[in-house]
Amino acid sequence: MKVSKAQVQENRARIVEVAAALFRERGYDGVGIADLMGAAGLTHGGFYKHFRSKADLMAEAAAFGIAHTAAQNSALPSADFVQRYLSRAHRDARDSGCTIAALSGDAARQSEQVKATFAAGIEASVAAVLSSHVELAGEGYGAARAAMLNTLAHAVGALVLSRACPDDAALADEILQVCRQHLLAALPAQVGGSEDPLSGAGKA
Amino acid sequence: MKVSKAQVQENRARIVEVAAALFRERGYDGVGIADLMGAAGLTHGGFYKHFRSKADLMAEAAAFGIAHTAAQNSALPSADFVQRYLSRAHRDARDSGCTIAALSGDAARQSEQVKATFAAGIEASVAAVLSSHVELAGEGYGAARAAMLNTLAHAVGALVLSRACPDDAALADEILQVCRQHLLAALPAQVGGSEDPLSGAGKA
DNA sequence: TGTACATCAGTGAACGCGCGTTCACTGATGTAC
DNA sequence: TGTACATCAGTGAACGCGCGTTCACTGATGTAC
Repeated sequence: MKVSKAQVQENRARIVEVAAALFRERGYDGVGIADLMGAAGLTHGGFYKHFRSKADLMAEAAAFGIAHTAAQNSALPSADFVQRYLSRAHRDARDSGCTIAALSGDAARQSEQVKATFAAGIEASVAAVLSSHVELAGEGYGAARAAMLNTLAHAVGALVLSRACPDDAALADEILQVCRQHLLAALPAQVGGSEDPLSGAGKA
Repeated sequence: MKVSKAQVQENRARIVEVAAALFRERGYDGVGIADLMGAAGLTHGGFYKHFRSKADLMAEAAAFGIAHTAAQNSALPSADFVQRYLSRAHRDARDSGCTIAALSGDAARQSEQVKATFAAGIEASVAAVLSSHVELAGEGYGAARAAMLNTLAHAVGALVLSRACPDDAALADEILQVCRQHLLAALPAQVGGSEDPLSGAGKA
């Protein structure tokens, strides 16, 4: 049966949204077309009315997930961000958590298009922060950008390592804890972009 | 045809070795039994004379790869380690590089057995360093251990992010560079563990 | 506004393929005498 | 040391299954008059 234009648009959006969550949870190869469409309340046959291939959807779902993620990461340099990003809740909620942390491993083996999306997501996370700090012009920019990339790498690494541990391992929590502490302690200096704790940086 | 005991042992070892490399390069789902056995110079049928399932081999190959990796990571706190770990060469040689960085994303979706192997690999990387620093007893231990975990998370995160970027992206190199610089600068303080007044995390 | 018809998202059966796994068979190794 | 035989790693065909993808069909939507 035909379906209204609004319904079509809504269905397509739901597929992408569901895919973004499922891919994060189970990885690209862990999700089948039938799984996906079923989770979106449809049957598998209609998939190709919306997308040319599963790989195409992966690219789109990655972009969707990263757009959400990058928005969350805009608060990157704040204590709030560190607390939330390196929390047990975030680690255990792969499907709704940071796309970069959940799928970077997979992305390395995906198309250049997907990789480009990830790179753009990293840039977006960094740029969103820097652009809100008008004082970080000229020389300060390079140092602040470097600090952002370091914080992101550190946080992503902590999450990835913690997730690779058994569910009941104390090590999984320990990794989150020590990295949380380290990043929180380093925060003021990093936002300023040098070892000197400059002025208490404004709100992100 | 039957084969000598020595040959059997050698063949089995070669399968594990080849699997450790192929899994790192293409991921668990990216490598088939036929691929694997072919790369080891055998045919696929004989696989089950050595292993009960592909998942079993994954666990063994992960242990093999991590044993090698952890040995390399024993030099973790040195400048040499940082230079090598965060080099383009290491990033581009997934099949022979750090198993933890290459497969942590996959490990998060594998069996508890595989995850336990990864956790043990992380512990081994940290413990190898700490045990060689006799002065790090008592209070110093907790801080040094936390510093080790931080360095490992930071380095792994940098490698993972760099690999998720397109091949020709300047960002991929930039991530390695800024993290290399950050870790090298922080090195002396981290080995001593005296900079950050971290409360020692509970031992697992 | 009402009627006739073309459109096309959605359905579910079917296709081809490659995967992990099984199996009957082979023949050199290793052992018993 | 030589001979007869059991063992079992390795081979390659075959199996069952699930995957991504295709296709003929459906029927409500949207449009033309």
